[in-house]
Amino acid sequence: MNEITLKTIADQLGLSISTVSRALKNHPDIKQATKQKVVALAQQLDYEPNSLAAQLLQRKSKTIGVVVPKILYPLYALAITGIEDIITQHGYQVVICQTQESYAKEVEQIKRLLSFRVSGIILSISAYTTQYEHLYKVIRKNTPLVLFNRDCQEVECSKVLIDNHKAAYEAVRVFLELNKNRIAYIGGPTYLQISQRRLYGYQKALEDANLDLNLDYIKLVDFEKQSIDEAIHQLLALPTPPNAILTFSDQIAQATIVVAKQKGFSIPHDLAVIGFNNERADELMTPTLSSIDQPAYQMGVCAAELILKQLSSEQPLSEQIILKSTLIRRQSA
Amino acid sequence: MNEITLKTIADQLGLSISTVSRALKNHPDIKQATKQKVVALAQQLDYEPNSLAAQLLQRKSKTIGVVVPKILYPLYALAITGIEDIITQHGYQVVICQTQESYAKEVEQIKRLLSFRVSGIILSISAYTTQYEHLYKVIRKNTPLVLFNRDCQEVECSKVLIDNHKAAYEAVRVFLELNKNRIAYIGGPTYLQISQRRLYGYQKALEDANLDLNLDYIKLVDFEKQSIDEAIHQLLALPTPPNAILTFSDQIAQATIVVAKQKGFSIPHDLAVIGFNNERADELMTPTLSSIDQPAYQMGVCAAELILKQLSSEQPLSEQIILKSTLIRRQSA
DNA sequence: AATATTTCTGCAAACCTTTGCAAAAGCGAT
DNA sequence: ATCGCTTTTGCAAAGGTTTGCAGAAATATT
Repeated sequence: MNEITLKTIADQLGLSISTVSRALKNHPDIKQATKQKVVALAQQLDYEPNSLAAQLLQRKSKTIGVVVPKILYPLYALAITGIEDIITQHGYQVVICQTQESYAKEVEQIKRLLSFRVSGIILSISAYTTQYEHLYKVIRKNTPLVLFNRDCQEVECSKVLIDNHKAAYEAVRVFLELNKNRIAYIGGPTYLQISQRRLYGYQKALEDANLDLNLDYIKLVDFEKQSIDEAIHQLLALPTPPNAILTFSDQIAQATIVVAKQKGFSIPHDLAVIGFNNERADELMTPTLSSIDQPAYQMGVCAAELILKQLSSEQPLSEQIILKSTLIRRQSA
Repeated sequence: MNEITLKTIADQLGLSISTVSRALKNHPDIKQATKQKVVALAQQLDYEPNSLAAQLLQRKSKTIGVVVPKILYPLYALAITGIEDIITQHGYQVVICQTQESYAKEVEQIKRLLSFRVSGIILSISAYTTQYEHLYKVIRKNTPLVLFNRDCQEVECSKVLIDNHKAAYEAVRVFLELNKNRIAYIGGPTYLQISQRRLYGYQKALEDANLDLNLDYIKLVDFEKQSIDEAIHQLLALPTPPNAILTFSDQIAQATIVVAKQKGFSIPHDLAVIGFNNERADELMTPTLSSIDQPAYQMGVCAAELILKQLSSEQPLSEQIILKSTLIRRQSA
């Protein structure tokens, strides 16, 4: 079976390709009768326009590439929905890519999007991305770029972020109000700048409360289960274990609660816990988990709006939107 | 800034376009010295091949479209990862699309993939899809199609499914072993065939145990929170409420447990619960939730393999793979 | 030095669509 | 019939790449 093209239709009706093209696009120049004939035959033949050809000709694809670490993380799944809702309203399409937190895959996906000549790229960098040449390239090619959720100061472009410093600061404040004085932090990889930012917020809050920084109370983990468990065990096995823990993610916070309960800690009495992300499971656990809610959908919406703004502007913009997170207090703190 | 093309490089080096093309592809016909010059300049200019043009010419895109209801559902996020792992190993790319359970969006996404001339489509239909013309069109166009997770008997193509009938049957058997005799089922929309299949499994198990079918104990819901809560309340408010509930998803099961606990039911003593999907939250709840684990990643792997098989075969195949689910027993049953 | 052989490069067509411009067709008025 | 006008259609170029084949250049053979 051969590909059905405009030519197939044109030949069969004794028309020219251009007439058929215009007829299908409902161009006013074409006679009604002709249009009807063309449309009818197109339908009968299952004609589907070849957008590769169209996009090649128009040198733009009306497509926005979205690159995230893992769609399995609800934050990204929600953000993508926000992006899609806005983007499609404006006649663009979305291509979703995941990097599985791999730098190599990130480079590859970006390359692929560029070679598809997408109109713009919305990206949340992988945890292991420490070189940015692939992003500089995007910018050099004048392809609009918006970073979201995970910051990267080395790259100048529009960004949508959460007030991570403040969020961590406030979480520590909550612990202090509960008279917790041995506050620990389990953070993500150091080269992840939002992890740093939360760490600073944590440190600042301690400092402002005139508490000494205890380095034993700071653990940095990657996102593997093993590394998380190790950190939790180390903390809880300290001669003077913490009586409050702020964690980089709910996943870590949940694991912390499970382990702490096993070890006989009473929560929040012996140990208070606050996580990040406000996942659905937080409400279901016993005790329920306090967590910092990040406006994931809204982040997607903003990122999409920034990309659209940039698409309709001539010079490159680099606007920054900082969204507010909300500490949801539940039983664990 | 103009687009950098092969011509840009060719002109600058005094070569022809074809030589440059071959040089970049490391074609053996091209002299080493030439290759080096070309590659160097390409790099310097940030040349990125235009895959629209390449794919147009070769009439195939080496791309597989994947369409799922929502990537927010962990089952789909995991399945997609399985698909990607296999597909990319074979030099193909994946385009992810979600339909948000909307029939209209499903039609649109399929159309978009066809117009992109993807090599194949892997699909899990939306809960509200009851017409299949868009899928017949895919088949008519000889585009390989694989359905997964959600069946659709009206469409003949390769499929990867779970043994839903058996899974539900076995869950009811567990209830029976616990001497539960008032077993309810909260299912998904009727037009979702896997929901039907689970219902039949449930009914068959009751029948085989010589228990009468009580229609009050069967509720069908859509996936909205409101409809789920309504069903749960109705069941628990019955004069003789059930003492065991099988639900279509863990989300429903979790909500059931929360409500039941509020109403003073002791679980599993007064009410046993089994859900579907084995989500991460199941282990964190109190009581922990028994659930039927579906091999999501494996489903993706199989779907990918079926698509690849079909891509390398001439005639259309319609192979069916039924994967085994596993009932994970926890406290709730 | 001329021929045969190998190595390397270029021409041109093809993929399918869109669109400016020219040309044809239709038609009413003279 | 002829002109002028409007309506409708077709021509051809452009977009960037790949690839079979022919041709040029370089090298080897006589």
